Amino acid sequence: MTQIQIYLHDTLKQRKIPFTPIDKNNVRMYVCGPTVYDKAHLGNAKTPVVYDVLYRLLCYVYGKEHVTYVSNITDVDDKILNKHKETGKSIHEITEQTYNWYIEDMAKLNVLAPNYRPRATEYIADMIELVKKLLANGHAYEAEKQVLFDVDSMPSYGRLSGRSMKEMLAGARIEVADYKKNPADFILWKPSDAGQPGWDSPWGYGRPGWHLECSAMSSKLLGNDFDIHGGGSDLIFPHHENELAQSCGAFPNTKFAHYWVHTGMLMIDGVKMSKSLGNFYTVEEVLQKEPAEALRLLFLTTHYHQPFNFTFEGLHNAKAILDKFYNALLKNTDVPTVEAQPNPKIIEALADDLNTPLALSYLHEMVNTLNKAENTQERAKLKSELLASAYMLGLLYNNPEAWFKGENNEETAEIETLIQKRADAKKNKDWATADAIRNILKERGIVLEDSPTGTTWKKI
RNA sequence: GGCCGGUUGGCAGAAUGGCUCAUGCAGAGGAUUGCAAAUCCUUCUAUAUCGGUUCAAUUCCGGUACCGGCCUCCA
Repeated sequence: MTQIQIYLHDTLKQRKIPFTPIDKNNVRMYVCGPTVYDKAHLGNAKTPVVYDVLYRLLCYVYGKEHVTYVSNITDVDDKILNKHKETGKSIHEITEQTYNWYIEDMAKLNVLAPNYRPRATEYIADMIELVKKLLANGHAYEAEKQVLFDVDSMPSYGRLSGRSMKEMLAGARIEVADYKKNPADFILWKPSDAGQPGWDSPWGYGRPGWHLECSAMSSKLLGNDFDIHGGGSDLIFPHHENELAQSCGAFPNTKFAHYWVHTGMLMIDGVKMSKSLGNFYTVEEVLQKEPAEALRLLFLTTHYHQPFNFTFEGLHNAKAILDKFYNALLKNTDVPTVEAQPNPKIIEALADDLNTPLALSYLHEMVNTLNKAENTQERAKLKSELLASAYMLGLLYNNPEAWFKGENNEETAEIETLIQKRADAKKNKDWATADAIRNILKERGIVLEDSPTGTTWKKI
């Protein structure tokens, strides 16, 4: 089989380029995960869904056993510390609970587990080593019990975010600490007070700066050079810029990530999601309205690189699309699945910088074709291809019957009884009773569908 | 203020130097149905604006307007 050529938009080169892995037998991707201090919001969910599709594509093209996907968990951070001060809960309790919520959300959204979900606190020793290397290589200095990265020692600093030192100074809104050689210098290690999380280090009891963990963990798990580094576009500066500087400083003659991929920000009704605007939604809240798969589909209807505008109308629309897809599957429940490959057009669309909207349009085509198919053999083929294709997007993972009926057995029994009563009425051409039952159920959000073989029902 | 990205039909959202600008939702009409639902068929509506390059631009280049992001913690 000829290798499929993947194209990705690289932030460093600022254009779409062909993707060539360092080692096609071990394609390596690192994606910045959440800081575990609160329930995941919609933005926290969108990014992993996007990289999940990329992961699925990489696995398809290079083979699952030839892909290593790392997504970190930041469990040491001042936001966690603040949460601890606010709530009185222990740091451990906060991070464990938030981590578990996150994993649950990811599972609901059908995000495949990465090969590694490393936690920052498990790699402190590696971070300390990294700081030592940076000091030894002349890229860092100590000041006021802190260790700082010396950006002037790295002439290429600023190239990822496409900004020069001068620009950064012009735009700086923060007060510059006077112990910094350059205002852009950032913290590698800082001291902790007795009650704060900390570790012993050559620079005293303290904790790492935010950016350090990703440099340390990617190096440890993927090597100093690896293929793809991803995250939200808000991380380009300063986070990724700083990671890049640290890693290249610590490991001279390496490139760190060879491809930088960033996802567009999520907005709510056209404006940035923020707590102060009152348009802040957690994944949990949104999933009370519609199933997780609808949210997943919705995320994929916009190209990942574009800003994504979330609306509840859009979410509802996504649910309606899935209803259509599951309708097609429901009608073919008795049709066996056969060995099938995903639609090549969908692979092609995804390989072209993850064009999920185009891929979804082909999914629609396939569903339409399936709905029109006559014989069972043809249907089996089409259904199987549809499922294989949907898998690439992580969609259609629910049972079609459960999708429409839910799992409430008591309710199911009650509905079935009413349907039987209505069937009797229909037999006697008692249309008034038949319609009355239809209306009773309709008010409860249950739609009846008559067919030559009997009546089925759905929740809408 | 600096840097970056965007502006396609009622809405969502792809693609493309030229032939009818995909797909979905919504709308209209029809088939089917006891009624309905689902499905199928047909169908209306768009490339922000002003210039330039070109035989030809929505697509390339430049200006303008508007929107968003980043410059500070952020997926």
